[in-house]
This record gives sequence, structure tokens and C-alpha cells, in this order.
Amino acid sequence: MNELAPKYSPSEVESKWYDYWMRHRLFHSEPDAREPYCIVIPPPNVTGVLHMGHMLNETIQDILVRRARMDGKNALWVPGTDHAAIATEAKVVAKLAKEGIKKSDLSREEFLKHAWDWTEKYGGIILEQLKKLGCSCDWERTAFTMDPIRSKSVIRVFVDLYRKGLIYRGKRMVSWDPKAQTALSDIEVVYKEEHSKLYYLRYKIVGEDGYAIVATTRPETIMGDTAMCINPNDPKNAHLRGKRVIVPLVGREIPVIEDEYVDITFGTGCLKVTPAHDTNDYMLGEKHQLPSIDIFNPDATISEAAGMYVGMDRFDCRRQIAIDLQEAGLIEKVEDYNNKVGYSERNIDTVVEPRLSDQWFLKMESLAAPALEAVESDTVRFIPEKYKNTYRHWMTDIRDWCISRQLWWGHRIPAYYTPWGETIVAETPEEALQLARESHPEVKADDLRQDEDSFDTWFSSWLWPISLFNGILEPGNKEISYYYPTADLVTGPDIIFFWVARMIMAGYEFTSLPPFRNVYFTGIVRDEIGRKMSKQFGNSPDPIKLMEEYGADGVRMGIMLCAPAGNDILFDKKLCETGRNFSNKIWNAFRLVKGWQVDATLAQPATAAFAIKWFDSLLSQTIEEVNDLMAKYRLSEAVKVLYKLFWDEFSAWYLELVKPAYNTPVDAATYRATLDIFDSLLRLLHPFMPFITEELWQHLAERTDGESIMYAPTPEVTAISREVLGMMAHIKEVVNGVRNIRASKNIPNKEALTLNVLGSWDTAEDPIISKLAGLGAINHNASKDAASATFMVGATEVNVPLSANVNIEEELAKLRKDLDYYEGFKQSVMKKLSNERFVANAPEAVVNAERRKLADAQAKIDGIKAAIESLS
RNA sequence: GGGUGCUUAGCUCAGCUGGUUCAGAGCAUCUGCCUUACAAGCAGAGGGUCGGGGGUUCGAAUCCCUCAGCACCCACCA
Repeated sequence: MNELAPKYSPSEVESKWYDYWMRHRLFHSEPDAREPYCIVIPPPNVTGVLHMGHMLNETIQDILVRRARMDGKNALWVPGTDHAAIATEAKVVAKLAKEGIKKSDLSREEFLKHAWDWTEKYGGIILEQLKKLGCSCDWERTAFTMDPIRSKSVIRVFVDLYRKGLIYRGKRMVSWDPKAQTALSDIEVVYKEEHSKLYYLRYKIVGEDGYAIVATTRPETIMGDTAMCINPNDPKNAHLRGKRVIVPLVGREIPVIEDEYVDITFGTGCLKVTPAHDTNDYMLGEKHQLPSIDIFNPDATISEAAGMYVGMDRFDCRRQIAIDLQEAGLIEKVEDYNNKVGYSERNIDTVVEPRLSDQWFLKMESLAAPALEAVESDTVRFIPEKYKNTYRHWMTDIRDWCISRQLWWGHRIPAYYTPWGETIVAETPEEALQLARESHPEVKADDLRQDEDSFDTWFSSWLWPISLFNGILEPGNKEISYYYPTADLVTGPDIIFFWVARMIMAGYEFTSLPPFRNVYFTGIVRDEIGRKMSKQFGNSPDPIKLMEEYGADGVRMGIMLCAPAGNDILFDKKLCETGRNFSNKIWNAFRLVKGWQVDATLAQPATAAFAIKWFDSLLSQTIEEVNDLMAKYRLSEAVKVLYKLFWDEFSAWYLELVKPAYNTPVDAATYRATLDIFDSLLRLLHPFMPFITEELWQHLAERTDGESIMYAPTPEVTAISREVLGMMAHIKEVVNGVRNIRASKNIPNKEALTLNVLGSWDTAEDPIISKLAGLGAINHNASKDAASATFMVGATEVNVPLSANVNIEEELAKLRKDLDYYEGFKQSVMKKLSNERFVANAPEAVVNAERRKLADAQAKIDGIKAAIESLS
């Protein structure tokens, strides 16, 4: 085994084992008698590539799935991708533009052909990347939100909701993305604070000399003004009542209306009303029956209806109109102003425009009620809990969901318009035709016109946990009955409304059950200076390169070491280095053990027997701790605990204790026990570091083809001996004392030292201490050696006689410093104990602990004093 | 404007139910070691009045109030 290289190189190992797992279908799950454990992947965009956010997410999911599998559950992780309507369509449009093709020149079918080509070419790249990371997804179940089952599910759900009366179509003011030229839902608008200008415009009062001054941030919309509004309770504008004013530059006469909506304190208290381009103005327009002039084209250039600046971009128009107004003397003043501007979530450089259009909506109120209750009652548990508040807030004030998009890439809305103006919603054109013929038997298929719009991406992904098991089309089938509700959902808090909330609603609406039991919200991955990682900043390291550099296990460790649930994580490559170093540590510990020669005739040394007893206790204790942390989803802490166990306890203490001298064999019992311990450690680590653990596990025992550590059970807690743990703590204290002396006096490890104990302890510890501290002898109840270095173990003084000259002053100074510390400590304890109220009120155990502290401190002080005396 | 978090060592953060596992970890720094498992390593060391102030309590990093700073989410005020 010593032919193993001194450095672990992950690359071949990783691909070898992934192939092995795949070949033996070890990720595959079918319903059986075991308890199910299921996670559905938050489907990444089909044409996306892996970024650090995914790395975090998928690593966590894989840890949970692998752990559940080793806990004996029938674990299933279902992978898949999302068609990502706007994002993908935008990519395809951009690609076509490069080739000189405009979307508007293509038919719907032609465009979709391009989009599918694109999907086939780039789709699934991200899934291959997940394999590199070690994700144990059941690839035989890979799904796509636009594959036949998922598509049919979406259509069926729409028809169902329509027939339940929860869907309506209407002309509404919606947020419009002028670049993608589609409507958006409210939550797809991202507001950003911006420095802008507040223009004070002069509206001439008809029949008078004066002007009414209106403050606006959007002077380019004046062509759409159809009224000016004042507050009826505003004395300073009372003179405008019933008057008419003239829109500057435009010259149109508009009425002055009154409405309490207007804020008297803002600007001049006069508001220009542009019903076509502002949500509030739209409401005012409806209320006061004002005409509406839509001055924008769908791409937000100025339309014919504006009558001027036609064809100009809205922002160019704003600049130009400001100049023209200035020249015409129609600007009173311009102020700096900060306001919030809405951007399109998917085209983040595009300012959305409120726009009146026909859209499809889903009524949310009845859907929200059970979904809210589920989270409030912890039927669906949020981790961390703080997101319950966010969720409640949104759910109690939920607005109807605009589900139609003016896109081609997506599920086309199954609504058919008849020549006589009826709307028929049906799953297929055939069904629609049949329904149409009930009233008009003569109607032909060509007479029905299908709605051009498609669905919001989230209108398909909200069904994901159900549709993956075909639970919409075949409710109650074997798979959905077994795997659903799924166990855990792992996702980012940024899509709590987009996805999580809606899945819960869909769960109750279509299955009467929650879609999952627990939602683990990860943090947002940021770079080392706190910026969100994104392509725009170019601050996201390429995960594939990271894995090449540090190994998938190293990267997984790196990201988990800094990923507490719900807190943002500042990712630093250095953590992957820590992860890689850890892999190497495991590798080398293994090299050591496998390099030992075994001599079956040898008796087991007491040192080794003790070490095994101690480590078994420690292992059990740690398993308990890790179980608890895993149950609380504190994965990051679990990882740290295991890291410490392997590195600090197993490698630095245990292996040093059982290690035979160079070129001497080890006894069989110790060897066996060490392999067993190694086996337990590998199993504990496997969910976090699947590759290296599988690689080393194969060397521990013979195994048949197809066996894997993946299915080795999580180690169980056996006996924990407080006594042995206590002994080891004492041993470490003595050893550390000696090592400290060696370090400060520059004594090489090879030089054997003698220990004079001015007192005694269990001599069973002595061989262990000697081995670890490099001692020649330990003398109990010894007397003081004049030339020696001193340290305290508890209240017992320990001397190390030194051949070299001892600096008495230095020793004394050290002891006096210790003395000061313990005197101070004793004072504080005494103060506590002399406080009657403390003694009366504190629990007895606490008081007793304080008394013990006092006694210990006193003993220590006496010991130190004696030491000082003997030196002076 | 409303809400939710955060502030602990130079940096990034743990610290769950107040009390000897309460002042911790990793990284960084410093010292000494290429000691045949590992320099991607080993053995040591230094470093913090737990953001400020107040309160509750026998006892506060931990609970409450308040101030300051930061972050995020939600909200139609031009």
C-alpha cells in the first residue's frame, strides 16, 4: 500500500467512482418497503451553467440525500431542468440577432425550432457539472419542465383552475418589460434607488395669466396627460378648482380634477395624471372617467398616439423634452431627487414600464389560505425560522398572479377564441373544437384561434414536486403515493415567493398535502468583499476549475465550512484549500495505517489498548453530536466537528498512540481496531466527501462488485466512558506541558526527558504519556530537582530536569504570572460564594461547582507557592 | 415608510435552553522543526473590556430597552 502517492490526486479517483456508482445504478430508487426520503432539485435553467450558488445548494442536497441513504432510508434525489421562459428566449433572441435574424421575421414555429436546437445544444451541461460535484441524483428520472408529462400537467392544471373559476383574463395595468416585450408578475420587478431629477413644469391656466406648477420625474409622459389633479383639502391650490390647464409643449387643454389621493405636501400639490403610464394615474383615470392616451409602443419608443417625438426612445425623449421645455420657458426649476425605479428581474438593465394590456390572472386568495396555515403551524417547517415572517407578510397581502407572458418559449395558453367571441379553455384543440360545436355545430378547427401567449415559467415549476411523479395526470399513482410529500427542499431565500410559496399552494390545491416537510434556506453566496456573486461582476469563480484544482471533495468541504443555514456566506477560495488539505490528511492517515506490517503473534501493548478504548468513547460522543447537528440542519457545524475529530483527535492523538516504532510490526488486535475506527470515520465523512471516502473504503475490506460505502450504515453510538475520556484529558494536559517546555527550551523530540511528579496520578497513564511526550522516566512522589522547568497539572507540580542551564528568573517569572492569575481567579470565586444571595438563589449544582473551583484554585495556588519557594 | 437580520481576535465566523467544554474555531501572524503517513505537514505562542449606553438577575456575549452602523426583504406617493 505504500505505493500510494504522498499526495492525494482527486481527478481520476472521482471520475472512476462516479462511473462505478452510475454503472451499478446506486443512485436509482424505486418504491419499496423502506421509509422514503426524497428531495426534488430546484431545477436550474436548462441552458445555465453551474455557479457558486448552485454549488452550495447541490452540495447540501447531496449531503442530506447521502446521509438519509446511509441511515437506511430509500433515498431519492430527482434532477431536472427548467425551461426558464424569459431567460432562455432572451438568449435565443440574442443568438439569432448575432446571425442577423430578427425574432419578428420568424414564425412561432420557426422560432421554437431555434429554441429547441439551442436547448438541445446547451441543455444538460449543468447536469453534467452536477455529476462532477458528486451529486447522487437518480439520472434515470431526469425531467424537464417542458417535457411531455410536465407540459401536459401544466395545461391540465390551468384548465382545472379555469373551471374552478380561479382564472380570469382582463385588461390590467401590469409591469411590462420593453426589451423582452412581455408582461411580468409583480415579483419579477426589482426596485433600485436612483438619483434622478424632479422637473417642475408650467401648465398654463386657461383664461388666466398664471401657471399651475406640476412636479414630475417623467416629463416625457406629458403627451399622455389627460388631467391635472389637486387635493380638495389643499387651500394653496383652491384657486385651481374647476379650471382647465394646458399641457406644456403639447398644447392640449385638460381639466383640473380633485382627489384626496394627492399628497398636499409633495411638490406643489399638483399632480399630472397620465392614466396609460402609471398605476395610480390609471386608478384616478378610472375613477374620474378620464381618457387614456398610450404614448408608448411595446418596445417603449414613443408611439404615433403621442403626436410628437414619435419613434424616439423613452429616455432620449426625456432628455430632449427637458431641453425643449427649457427653451420654451416651461420649466420652473429642476431638483435632484432620489426615487425607486423598477427593473426587469431577468433583463436587469431594462426599466419596466407600467402598461395596460390583456393578461391572464390567477386568483390567489383561496390558494394562499391553506399554504399560510401550513407554514404557521410548522406542517411545513422553515429553516431558519425567520423566513416564516417574510412568508406570512407576503401571503397575507397576496396579489393575483399574472401568469401570461408574451413569449413563444414556454407552454402556450390553451385558450381558444371562437369567431363569435367566446373563449374556450380546453386541454387540446380537439377538445376545444368539440366544446365549440356544442353551440355552433358548423365550426371548423381553423375557425378557432389559440391565444398567442404562454405561461410564466413559475406556473410550471410550482407543480414540480407533484409533476415529477406524474401526480397531476395520474393522482394517487404508486410513485406519488410513496415519495410525496417529499422530505426536504433546499433553496435560496430569493425565490421564496417565486417558487416555495407557490409550490406549497399547488401542493394543497392539487394533492391536499404539503409538497415537502422542511425547507432549508441557504444563504446567498457572496465574494470575499461581500458582493453577491454574479456574472455581471465576474466575481464568481468557475466551479469546474475549482474542482479541478481542489477536487470535488475539497470544494464541497470548502463551501460547507462557511455555510451556516440562512446566513449569507462570504466565499473564499482559501476554504477549498482547507478542504483539499483535509482530503490529503485523510489520504495520508490511510497510507500510514495500510503501511503497517501485522504480526499476529504480538501481544497488544497497553498503550494501544487504552487508545482504542478512548477513541471508541470519543467516536460515540461525536456521533451523538453529529446526529444532533444533522437533525437540526446545522451541517456546517457537523462538518467542523468531523474535521476536528479526524484531524486533531484521530490523526494527532490516536494514531500517534497506536503507531508502532519505525520498521516494527503492529499487533493484530490494534490493527483490526484501527481499521474499524477508520471505517467509522469514513462513513461519517462520506455524505460530505463522497469520493475519497469511497476510494479508501474499498481498501478496508474485501467487497463484491457493486458494493459501496454509499449504502454502509451510519455508525452507531456505543458506550461512552466518562472515566476514559477524563484520563485522556489528563494525559493531554501533561503531554502539552512537556511539549511546551520542549518548544520554549528548544529541546529536540529525540532527547528523552524525565518527569518528576511532586505527587502522583494513576500510573497506568505513564506509558501513554511517555510515548507521546518522549519521556525516559516518570517519577511519582519525587522531590524537586534544582535545575528543572516546572509546570502545573491541576494542583500537582511537575518538574522536568534539564541538562542545560535553567534560567531561574525566567522560571520564577512564569510561576508568578500563574500565581497572579489563580489568585485573581480565587478572589472572583470567593466574591461569588460570599454573596449570600448567590448561595441562596443559585441552583445547588452551580454553588457546588463554585466551591469546587475554589478548592481547586487553592490547591493550585499552594502548589505554585511551593514551587516558587523551592526555586528561590 | 414597514419588516427581518447582523455587529465577538487582524480577517471570516461558531457560541442552541442565562452559570467550568464561556470567551472559541479556521485563516492570517510569530517561534522552532524537511522527526520516513502527511511542509497540502508537525510542535508551540501571541491576540478580544463579545458595537455604545441602560435595565432584568445572585449571575449576561447570551434576556429586555435604547442609540449607532451595516445588510437584506416588502411597500403605487408623482
